[in-house]
Amino acid sequence: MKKFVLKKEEPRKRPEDYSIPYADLLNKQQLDAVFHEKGPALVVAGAGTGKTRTLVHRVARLVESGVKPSNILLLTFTRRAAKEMLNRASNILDERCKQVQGGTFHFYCSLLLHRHAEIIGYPSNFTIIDTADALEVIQFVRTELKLNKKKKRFPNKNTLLNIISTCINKHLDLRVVLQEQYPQFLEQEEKIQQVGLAYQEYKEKNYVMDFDDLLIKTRQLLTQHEDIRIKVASQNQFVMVDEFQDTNKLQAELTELFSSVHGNVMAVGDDAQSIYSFRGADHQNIMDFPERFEGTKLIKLEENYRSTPQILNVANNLLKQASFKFDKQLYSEIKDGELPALVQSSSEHDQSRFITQAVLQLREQEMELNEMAVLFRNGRDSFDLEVELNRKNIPFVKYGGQKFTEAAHIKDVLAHIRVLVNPMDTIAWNRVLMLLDGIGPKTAQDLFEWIRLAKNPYRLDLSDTTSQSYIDQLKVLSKLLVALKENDHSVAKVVELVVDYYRDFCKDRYDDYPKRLKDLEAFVNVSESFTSLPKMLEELALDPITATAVDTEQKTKEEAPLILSTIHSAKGLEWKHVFIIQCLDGIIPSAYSVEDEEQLDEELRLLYVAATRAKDMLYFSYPVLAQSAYGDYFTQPSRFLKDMNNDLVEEWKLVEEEQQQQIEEGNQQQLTD
DNA sequence: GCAGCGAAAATATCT
DNA sequence: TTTTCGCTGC
Repeated sequence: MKKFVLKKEEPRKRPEDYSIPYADLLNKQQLDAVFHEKGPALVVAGAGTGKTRTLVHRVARLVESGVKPSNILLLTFTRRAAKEMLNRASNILDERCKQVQGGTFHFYCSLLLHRHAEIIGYPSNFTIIDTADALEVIQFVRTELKLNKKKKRFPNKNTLLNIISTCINKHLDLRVVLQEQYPQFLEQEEKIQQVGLAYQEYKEKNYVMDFDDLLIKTRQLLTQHEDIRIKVASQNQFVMVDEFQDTNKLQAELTELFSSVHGNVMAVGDDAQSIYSFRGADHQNIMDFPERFEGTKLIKLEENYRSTPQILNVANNLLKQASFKFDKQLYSEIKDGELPALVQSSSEHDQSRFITQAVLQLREQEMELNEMAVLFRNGRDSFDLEVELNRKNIPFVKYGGQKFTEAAHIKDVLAHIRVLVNPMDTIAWNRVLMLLDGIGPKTAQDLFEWIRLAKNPYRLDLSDTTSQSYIDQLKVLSKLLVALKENDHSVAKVVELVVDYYRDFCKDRYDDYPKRLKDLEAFVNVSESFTSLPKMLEELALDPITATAVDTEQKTKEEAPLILSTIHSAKGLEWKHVFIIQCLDGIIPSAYSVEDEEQLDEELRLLYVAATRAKDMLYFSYPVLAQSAYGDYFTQPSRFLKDMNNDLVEEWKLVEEEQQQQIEEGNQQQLTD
């Protein structure tokens, strides 16, 4: 026999060993991060310093070096971000990069939980409930528990859910949360605890999970089942977490668990951009990372490649105003641009006219609409602008704000789908049943008890036991559900049939039904892109469509649309021209955060994040007078803009055409005189 | 137990 | 302005 000696395979370690010219594409620090091999690393990256670029190239490099894509886990803040990064990675390398596991913590946890559901006592078809559903459940247990009708004020469902969720996400005891945030309810601690437990029990009994459960049950799964932890963590040879400043304590723990076999974990973040503390995010996670992961290599990205020095000056000025100081100065080698504009308008509507016309002007100068963005603090801050944009036929997409799936009529339709997927989902059944005349909370509850025990939960054949007024309606409902269950329709067909059934209810219940019916048609269209009903429910829960996205879809095919976004949803993105509207004191900073130094700082960072999205030009815009939802008036520009002098920003004045003509005529007059 | 009416309250950012 | 609570008549 002849021997053929195979040479030892040289691991690729240096940029020269690769087909992609990493060394030409990246700076020294970025290269360090991309070529970081084993062990934990923390990349502290200021705004615009090429954080995404670094992650994208690291994914490409790992794949190119022979790591199986499925052994890489990339956790990002939104699913959109993960998709974009993996797309970019496959553009520089190849399609393999799309096989990388990517998504939000919630998404990845959902994946693991569906895979191992039975171990924690759930069926694999469990439903994920959104905040509105969660509130309904809270309301239900709240009324159930209200045995002694003492006249003491008891927190309402919103507050209760907030308290419960804060305990979980910040990993705190109920008492601590109450002491810090709701001292007025300290006396009720016991009852609040009861609500919390009843809520938990309700969810478990009905096989549903809320967003927090996805995280907490995953931790439970991995800490209580050593074998599964090892299996999961073995697969994750390389773990990367983006936007680490906006992870909470629980997510930091999960990061540790996910990477607990190989220990190759890279976190990327910027403490100056932490804007999610309301959700339990703790930018201390960044500071604590080296302690949590021993032997952490620290890499700092400091040079900004995005914005002009003028924009960075403004950003640096903002950061300087923080009461908790940052040791941070952004700088860039980009050539000078215009001074950021400070635009005062006389009314919100004039502000909208300004934005619309400025956008049109830029478009005439050959700038694509999607290279510009309008950012704002609250979803509703763009309502007036949206009307104006529609009038002028400017296509736009809006990120953030009211979700399409949160609208009552869409939830009604979705509830029917949910009972088809998970017949134990009481919340959905309640919604479905209470649409019928004569069925209220109590009857719905009784009916569900019957459904729970029924052989076929969709065959609502109660004619021999009841002679109620709703019996005929129940038959119609039952016929629909049985038919949908028995036939193997496409997702869109199912949605269409449910919508057909629901249309009359919609007309009865809502005065503005024409608009809602249009939404329903749009929903049928949207549903075509889903492969199965469970998948659709999961996707819609974890990545809900924004309200305007649906009806703008048509228009956007012709021209890339203008971007409208809440500042929170603009995280990590960039545009040539950025307009920040409604820069009013009381809006940003929000009137509810001015009392608290920490919260005020977060509002400041929010404006910082908004400002650093701009590459070429930045506009701060505010109307002189703005009315809030019920009565209050905001009349002052944001306090954060107050001490920006003329070196930093340029004040723009809006002048009406007629006025301008008069001025010009006046000048003419003077000349001829 | 349901539905409808009038009075009273009311935080927003997102997975 | 919109949502939520509590009361009343059926």
